[in-house]
Amino acid sequence: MAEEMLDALDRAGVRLTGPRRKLAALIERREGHFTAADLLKDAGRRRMGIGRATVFRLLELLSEQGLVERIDLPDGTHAYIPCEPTHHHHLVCLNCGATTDVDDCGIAAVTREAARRTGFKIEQHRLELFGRCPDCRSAN
Amino acid sequence: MAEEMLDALDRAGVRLTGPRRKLAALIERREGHFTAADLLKDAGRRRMGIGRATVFRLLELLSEQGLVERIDLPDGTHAYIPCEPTHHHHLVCLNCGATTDVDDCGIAAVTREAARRTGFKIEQHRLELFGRCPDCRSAN
DNA sequence: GCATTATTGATACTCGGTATCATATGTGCT
DNA sequence: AGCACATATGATACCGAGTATCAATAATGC
Repeated sequence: MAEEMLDALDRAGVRLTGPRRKLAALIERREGHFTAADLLKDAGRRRMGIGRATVFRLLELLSEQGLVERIDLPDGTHAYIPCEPTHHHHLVCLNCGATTDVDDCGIAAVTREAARRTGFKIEQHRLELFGRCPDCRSAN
Repeated sequence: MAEEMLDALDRAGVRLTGPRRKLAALIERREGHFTAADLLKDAGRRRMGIGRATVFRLLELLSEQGLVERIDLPDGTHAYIPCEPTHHHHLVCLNCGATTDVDDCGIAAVTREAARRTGFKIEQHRLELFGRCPDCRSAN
């Protein structure tokens, strides 16, 4: 997956620098969602000497390429999650933070209906689902 | 609508203070979504001498009562919108900022389907729709 | 290998939001 | 109407996420 990110960066025409490689590897090791601060801490713990700004810059790049997405947790904070660069939605476990992608499973009908009722022309939507993943359900 | 807010605050058992009344009136005058900074500016322009913290505190209260909701705009910033205290979703005009509420128009089916596919137990969801309101569509 | 240009990390900054705390003000009681 | 007392207030300082700046560094094309 780190490979995937690096490929995408390459395709985007940016340089494959040391810090970017290292950060991609760190993101790969993470499970579920993480914050910029988490990544920075990971890097710090390994004495990688990676600057704050660099982390945010990479996250922005990856986000432009659709390899990472910024989501808003129910508590109002936001986090990043690695994902496929196609349109989809996220399912986030409120207990362990695990995330899964879900592709369009009927939203189109919903937006069409909302458009019909309100007269709006709907151009974008955001759907986030929160709950308990299978592991946390049974673990409990 | 300011009345509605004040009633709700009363019901919540908090005091109906001057600043709260004034802010409720300011919120009433706003159309579409607004930020805490907008409100603060409104208050400042009228020399109301209302503190920053008070604005945030009221927004939090109203939000607990469901009379205002914090949403995440596509550009990543967030805004507040006044709304009914029932479960619903928002439709936000990307041009003028107008908002409309839309009640559940088929999401239940979507979450059920997502749950079935992933094994998650879905407990919350957030759906935000963005587009152009009727006025902005025709004005353009 | 070298020149060029993108990228980096340090630092300072902005902005939304929160904590603190002495002062002011609603509210319930009489 | 007046009082006591808890709650709310505004000033200020603070916090954390993210951005701007800029001189120093490193990846790429030749």
